[in-house]
Amino acid sequence: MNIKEVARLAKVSTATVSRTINGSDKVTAKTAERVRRAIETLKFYPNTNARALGSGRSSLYGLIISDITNPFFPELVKSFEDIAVQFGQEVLIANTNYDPHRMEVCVSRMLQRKVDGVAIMTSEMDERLIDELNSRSIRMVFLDTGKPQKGISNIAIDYASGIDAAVEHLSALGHTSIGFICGPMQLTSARTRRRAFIQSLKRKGLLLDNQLIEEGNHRMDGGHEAMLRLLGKNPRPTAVLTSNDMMAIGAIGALGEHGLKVPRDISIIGFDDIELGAFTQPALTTVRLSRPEIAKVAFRALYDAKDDATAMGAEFTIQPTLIERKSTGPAPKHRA
Amino acid sequence: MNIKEVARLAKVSTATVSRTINGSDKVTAKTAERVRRAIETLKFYPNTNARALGSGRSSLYGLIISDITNPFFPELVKSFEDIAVQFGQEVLIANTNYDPHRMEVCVSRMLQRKVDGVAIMTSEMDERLIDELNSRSIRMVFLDTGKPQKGISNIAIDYASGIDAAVEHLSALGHTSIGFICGPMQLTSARTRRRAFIQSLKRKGLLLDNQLIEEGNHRMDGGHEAMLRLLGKNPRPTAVLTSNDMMAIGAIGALGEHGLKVPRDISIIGFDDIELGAFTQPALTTVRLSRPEIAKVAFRALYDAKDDATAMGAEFTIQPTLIERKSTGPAPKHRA
DNA sequence: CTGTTAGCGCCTTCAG
DNA sequence: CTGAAGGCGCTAACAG
Repeated sequence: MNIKEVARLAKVSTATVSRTINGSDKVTAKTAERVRRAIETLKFYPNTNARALGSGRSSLYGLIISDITNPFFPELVKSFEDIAVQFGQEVLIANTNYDPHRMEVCVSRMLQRKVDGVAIMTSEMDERLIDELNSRSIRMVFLDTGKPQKGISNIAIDYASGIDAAVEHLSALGHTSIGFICGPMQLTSARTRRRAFIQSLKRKGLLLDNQLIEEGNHRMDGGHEAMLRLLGKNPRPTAVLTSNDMMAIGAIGALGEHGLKVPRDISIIGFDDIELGAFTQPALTTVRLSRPEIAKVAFRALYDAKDDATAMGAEFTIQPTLIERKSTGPAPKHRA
Repeated sequence: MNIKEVARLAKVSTATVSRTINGSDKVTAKTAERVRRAIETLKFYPNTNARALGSGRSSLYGLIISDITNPFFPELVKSFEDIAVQFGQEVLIANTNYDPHRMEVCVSRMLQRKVDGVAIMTSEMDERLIDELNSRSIRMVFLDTGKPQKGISNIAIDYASGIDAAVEHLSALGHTSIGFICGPMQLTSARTRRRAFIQSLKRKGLLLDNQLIEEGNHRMDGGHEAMLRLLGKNPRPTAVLTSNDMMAIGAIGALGEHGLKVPRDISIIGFDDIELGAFTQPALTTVRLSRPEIAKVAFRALYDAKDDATAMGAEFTIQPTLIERKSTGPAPKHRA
């Protein structure tokens, strides 16, 4: 089953079939209709591989993420796909599993499939692999990594503004002793969030107590343990910001075990706004880093520049926003 | 950059390059080595589209799921990919979003990309689409849907045994009044789980109180509300099974709001064993439906039969297993 | 507006 | 064991 059989049935040339499939406007409505009917009755599906080979365009966009089981990513993947579909493009997803070697494999797959562009949503990226992509004129877009260059765009997250909003919120509730559970310090994004927190305290004229910054692993258990350590401090913070929601959820669990009520005894604010956060007990106040927005910007960064792959990349900025739910409240009057 | 340039550099024909790329054993080790070096220095990546077109095999396997943001799926996707990679195959993921129309789109993508087989892990499937696939000799494997046929395998979940284990566990703890929060009744799998629960009670000689079966939506909020309804019943159950973990988590939240302790006042058992369950407060006792196992069986069902696509499909059975954590305990002596 | 005809890059007989 | 050459299904000039 191929274009030729369709052509025969519709009594036109293969070129005309190709044209109507691709929505060319230089086909009479009548001929096009005939072709479409032939396609219908033959249940013909154009061969993507042949299309890509013939045209040079794959209509495929790569999306490289760290780990699909990390709750941050599924929504990103879904949104990216939705947008791609809207534009008639397809998505090739690849996981690095946080492993530099696998990143190599991922890039290799992108190269072999001749993607038209690739969104690299992991925090680290090998310079050599970038060159590999670059030398084949494949546009890239990164998430919060590096500066725009020829063919490379970047999506910057304005962590400062998001964390400022969180600190402001706590400050307005009367909190002055605010702790922070940061992510693993080898992650650029974790370092950035931590820095944003410190600077935010300064800006608000709040006391920075280095004791109240604990490191976690961006997972629930890490948040749990970090919170336990924080509870041992004296004075203990009345509110805690975390570098991501998973740790916030873990922290709330730790508090529960110690008979502490959130937000009565301690307020908690997460970061990311994963879906789960709306359903925890209490619902998590958090700083939303909108995945749909990131996905949309990433795709457009690639797609809109598809015709001049070597054009200068742009820098886009995403503003996180505070989502007030139930895990924050007035600072307790008396210390436990 | 193509096979021709590699051939020129290595001073062989394109056929020889093709052969060494494909690991044919009829190439001298020395020639192969020379070719590989040429590939290396040229940084040549074979064009997948051309390969598929030329060979007729795409080395691509489709994986159709309902929704990547449903926590059941990411691990399945990951495992499926891992296995595929081990066998040098690639995976094309498609989401239906629970929408029959999107299922059509998904199948269409599979057809256009000429997948070598497709794992359909959604609960419902259109007969017509199956024929579409079947008529093109594309092997399929379903999850707990229908019977094996020519070219179609099925992975059956032994719900009965999993739920039996859960009921047995509760029974041994002294529970006699056991409630059930079932999934949306339009889902086949939800109906099956419900039926398994009812039959399990019978087998154990436990009382079946229809009042104690409430319907949820397989999400946290549904579990939350169903549990609230269950709390209004008299007598109230001392233990509750849920059709999936998300609802169990929601149920635990509802209990917390009412000042009830799990498992002191009520025991809860989930189903699926999503990663999250290990981190809830308390950690969730659940019936594990191993996604890695499902993924492995699904892939093998497709891959092992790749050479005779019309061979009869097989039926595979997956045994769920009870994972005892902290959300179950002895039945309370006194009723609240 | 429609048909003709080269490729696209690789695989795969078929010879040698 | 290696090379030559046709073909996979479609697209994209180029004619007409």
